[in-house]
Amino acid sequence: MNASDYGDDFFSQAEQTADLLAGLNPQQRRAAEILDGPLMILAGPGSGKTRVITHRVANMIHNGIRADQIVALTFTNKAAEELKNRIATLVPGSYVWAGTFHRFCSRLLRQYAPLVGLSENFSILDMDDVSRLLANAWAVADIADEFVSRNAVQSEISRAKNAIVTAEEYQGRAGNAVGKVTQQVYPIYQRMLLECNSVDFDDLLMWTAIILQQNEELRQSLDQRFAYIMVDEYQDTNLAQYAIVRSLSNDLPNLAITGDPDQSIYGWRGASIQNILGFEQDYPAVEVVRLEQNYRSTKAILSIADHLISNNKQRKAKKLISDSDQGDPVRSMVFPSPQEEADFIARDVSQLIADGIWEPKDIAIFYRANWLSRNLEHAFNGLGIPFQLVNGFEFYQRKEVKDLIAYLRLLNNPRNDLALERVINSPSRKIGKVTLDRLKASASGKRISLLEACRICGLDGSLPARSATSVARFVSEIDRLSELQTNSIQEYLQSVLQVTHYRAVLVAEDTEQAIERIANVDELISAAREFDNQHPEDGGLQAYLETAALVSDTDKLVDGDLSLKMMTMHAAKGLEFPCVYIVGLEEGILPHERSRESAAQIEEERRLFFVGITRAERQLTLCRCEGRMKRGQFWVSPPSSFLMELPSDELDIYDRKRGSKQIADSYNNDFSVGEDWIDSECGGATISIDDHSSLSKPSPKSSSFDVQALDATDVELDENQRDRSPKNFAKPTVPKPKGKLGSIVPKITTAAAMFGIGSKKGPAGAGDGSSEFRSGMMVEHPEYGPGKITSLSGAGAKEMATVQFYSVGEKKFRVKFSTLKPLG
DNA sequence: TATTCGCAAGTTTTT
DNA sequence: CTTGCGAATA
Repeated sequence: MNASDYGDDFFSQAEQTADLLAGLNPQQRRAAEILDGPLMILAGPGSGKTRVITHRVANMIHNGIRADQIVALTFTNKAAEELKNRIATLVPGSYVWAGTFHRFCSRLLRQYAPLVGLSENFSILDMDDVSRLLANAWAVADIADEFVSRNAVQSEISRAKNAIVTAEEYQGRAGNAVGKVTQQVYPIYQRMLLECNSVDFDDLLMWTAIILQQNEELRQSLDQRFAYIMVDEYQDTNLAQYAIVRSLSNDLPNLAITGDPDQSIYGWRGASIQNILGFEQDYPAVEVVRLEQNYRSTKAILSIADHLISNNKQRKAKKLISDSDQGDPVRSMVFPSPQEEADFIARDVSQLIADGIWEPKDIAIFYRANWLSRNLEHAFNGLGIPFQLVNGFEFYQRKEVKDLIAYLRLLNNPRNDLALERVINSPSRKIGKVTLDRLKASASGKRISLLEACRICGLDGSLPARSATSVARFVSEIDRLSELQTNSIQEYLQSVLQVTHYRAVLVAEDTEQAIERIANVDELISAAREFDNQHPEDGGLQAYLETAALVSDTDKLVDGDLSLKMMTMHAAKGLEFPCVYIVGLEEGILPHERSRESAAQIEEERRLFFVGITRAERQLTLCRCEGRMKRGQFWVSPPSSFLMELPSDELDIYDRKRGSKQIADSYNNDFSVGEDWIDSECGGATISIDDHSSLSKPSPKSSSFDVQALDATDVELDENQRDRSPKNFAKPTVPKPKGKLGSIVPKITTAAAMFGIGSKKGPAGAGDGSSEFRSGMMVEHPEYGPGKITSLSGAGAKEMATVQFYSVGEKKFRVKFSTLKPLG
């Protein structure tokens, strides 16, 4: 049914629709008008995708489609919340189900759990439980291979499940050690999961897909029931999700997907970019709408993004069009160490805030991995800038929070042995490893749950009397708690605290840590109260536990939170901020060390960077360090190869002058960079600062300023700032290289070595003459710094290399006589 | 037999 | 720099 089906109320309907869609551009409008049949919306970053989806849903409802026939599957709960709210604003009183795939599957699976051997009160294990259970399975399987890591097997199992390969079906590839071990462990692990009536994250998808595959009648009825399905971020769906969506959109193929292949960043989790690239083959009748108009970023930012992503081969060419102004050029900065990087950003940010340019909430900092936030936290704390870390598990990862939730899980699902294991001795009941092992042995011998084993341990002599008494006390506490009849989570938690004396024990401890834990317990309780308020009817233990299990980082972002945000680029997907900093743009971090194996992985890293860049609305600063501490030592980091793919003439480059005598000498001596800075007067050092223009015509004449170490932009931005923040005068926290650093980092003789890359061979061309260069290779030039070989031609003495430099753009060299060095 | 202390090893991204 | 495991001690 759509607007062209003239009904009695045609006029009013048409008017309403016109009204509703009035604010959309032609493409957006078209997408919102197609209600039936398969639809693919290719939406570039900032193209108003959410706006289109919400208006489309509103349009559906205006056209008489029942809200309960519509399902919107999103990637995060936050995205789902936003959809729901905005739809509710457009169509007051409507209720459209929106949620993550995992939540949707969890809901379905609860209804049909017996079909796969579960009961409806199954638990969803967190990552911690999963690795403990896997360790158990590992022990049972008695794995002898010490070269295969548990992590490798864990992700192999995960990959199998994402591809709907069950434990029975799984076959490791011949000659693959991980596969071989997985084949042994996976079935045991899976059996254990069933025994404790639990699923892991991947099971939610896999079981749902299997149920739909194996029960045609059920599939048909669900296909009818969910007549209209929308999938957001389709480029990040994996095979299991794909199978689920297809099963539910077969008889009624009213399936709308939105996505952007350039933002596919979950390949490592089994997402298949093929799902979106092949959508047109799946549904030949598909209507394709492209949203290419960007409403978010300045031209300067978009151009950077565009240059970067055009280096990917596996993509559908797409332009980002913008009507916005040019905006400030994107800054590219380099710092000696992460401490200085963080210091600079903290001061830069406080300046922006002091000048009233941005508020803290307008600013975000992105990085590749969570640990990269440490120095930033430090620096921000030092300047008293409010920030929020958006790595959301953190709270649920805390021991006390996990303990309390584990109690609830055990109450909800008495067969959850992992939850029992977690709580049986916290607070301490003097039940240790030996006792627990005996209980486990008893349980597996009798094929009963751990709780049952606990219950009978006093009778069957499986434990000495003293331990049995402790265990009996534990059982009676659990029994008392299970008698509780309430829907209020707050009440549940408080009962747990009371019956187990959990809080009393903490209070008695009276240490700083205990006080913090009590605070966390209180926070959990107020969160529970909040949950109780929001779910007066449909709540209950199970709903709460499900929520607790399926929260994600970004879900914790509250509208109206005024602090600055720090998060990974993965977490940043779907968000936008006026002012963005991306840190740690170094080879090995972005692209990540472990992505270097394949071109496909490198492309995914590039897309990740693309996602990061395109979050920025007005200002973007790209930062990297020349080195960082690793396992107690200072390691030099080369710049990310991605930086060299950006148009240097469009960037504002703040860089240490290459080839500057002083700097080069200090490198040459003993790699005593840190010493140099620390020893200089008031922590200062001689750094030369060059903007791009002087960099591009390198002259030996150095334009040095005596400025504080790393404080490159003080000169540029604000001379007074140093006076305002006393911290600036503190010694820079450059790690002081200790002892025999020189023996670890090779003697520095070339610019390549400056970046810490081994210079085992002599200068290129002076050696054996055979070329060690290949196209695409990272290289280093003493004068121009790092670069990337874009092409090679000729051979022998005539071999020419074209190199794209980060600093000065493209240069050509006779390979044989050049001073180019391989990098990496 | 539980707890505590010390040493060693290991660090992507997330539902 | 943190977590996890193993040995020593109470």
